[in-house]
Amino acid sequence: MEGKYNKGLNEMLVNLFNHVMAVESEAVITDEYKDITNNDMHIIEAVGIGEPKNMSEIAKSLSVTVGTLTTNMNGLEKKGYIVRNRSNEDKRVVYTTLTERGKKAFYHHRDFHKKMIKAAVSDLDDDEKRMLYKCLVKLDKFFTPS
Amino acid sequence: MEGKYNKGLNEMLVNLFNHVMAVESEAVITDEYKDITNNDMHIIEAVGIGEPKNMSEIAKSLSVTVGTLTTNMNGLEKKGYIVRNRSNEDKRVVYTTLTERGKKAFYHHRDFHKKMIKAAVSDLDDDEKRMLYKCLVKLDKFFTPS
DNA sequence: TTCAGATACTTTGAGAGTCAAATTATTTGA
DNA sequence: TCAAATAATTTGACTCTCAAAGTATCTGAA
Repeated sequence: MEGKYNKGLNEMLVNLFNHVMAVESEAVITDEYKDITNNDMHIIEAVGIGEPKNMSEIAKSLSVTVGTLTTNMNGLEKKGYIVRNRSNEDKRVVYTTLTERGKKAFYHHRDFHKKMIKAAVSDLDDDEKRMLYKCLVKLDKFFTPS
Repeated sequence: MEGKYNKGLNEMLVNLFNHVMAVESEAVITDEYKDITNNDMHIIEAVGIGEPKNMSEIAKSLSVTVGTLTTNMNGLEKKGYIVRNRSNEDKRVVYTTLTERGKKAFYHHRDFHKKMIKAAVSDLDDDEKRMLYKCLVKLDKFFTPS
């Protein structure tokens, strides 16, 4: 029955999209982190805790211009969540890393996400989880800009 | 193996979320509708084509304050996408409905969504579609404010 | 080697979206 | 009846965004 789930999926996605941001803003920005916005938190997430990334890479992963990211970073730097370092090999390049405060916020955010996903998939068995994962890989391929 | 897929799922969902937003912004605002923003389009979607809704109801469904919605509606009214009518039963209440132009935009947006979903799930088999649907129902329950 | 063009980032200016708080109009209920 | 509650609007301030202009640095062809 092709199309049987399309309408349901459509509605479901619209609902999800309308609610996710609101829930996340509320849950992630607690008293401890009320000097930063939900947007700031997503930037912190994009900076991450692995290898330092430069401005262009981070901007691309967030789908914003580098100019926009610069102004965002100015705020986060002033508030002590990130530090900037110019590359030695190429002095045009700026690497951004999280401060201790930034890392704490990163983990706080990641924990929320983990709990959220855990709750969402809590009554799926392993086979179902595997299938969902496969599904999402396919969907992601469809939506990822080439 | 509890947790095995949580990290992958988490990343996948975050990626999906970001990419879908980006795809949608680009695709929905065509030449014909370049006088309105993606945000405007979501408001038009929330106004809908069914029974007229008042400002409070629409604001709630969009998770914004009524004040914010008022300013959004001012713009959409000026551009001819919606009309406002005060209720006869309670003159404090304002009902908003789409004009013909607004309805055209509504259908344009809905068609895009349908095509997007159809394409996205096109290489999922029926089991996978069922599973995805089931998971989205759970996610939706998790996110929908009670 | 040199310097014009490319590249990486920052700054600036303007517009859109948001909220909280103050305001207006209307309704409700003690 | 009228004080309090309710629905919507207006206002002022802030954040996020982009495009375009500016700064510093690097690259490669002459």
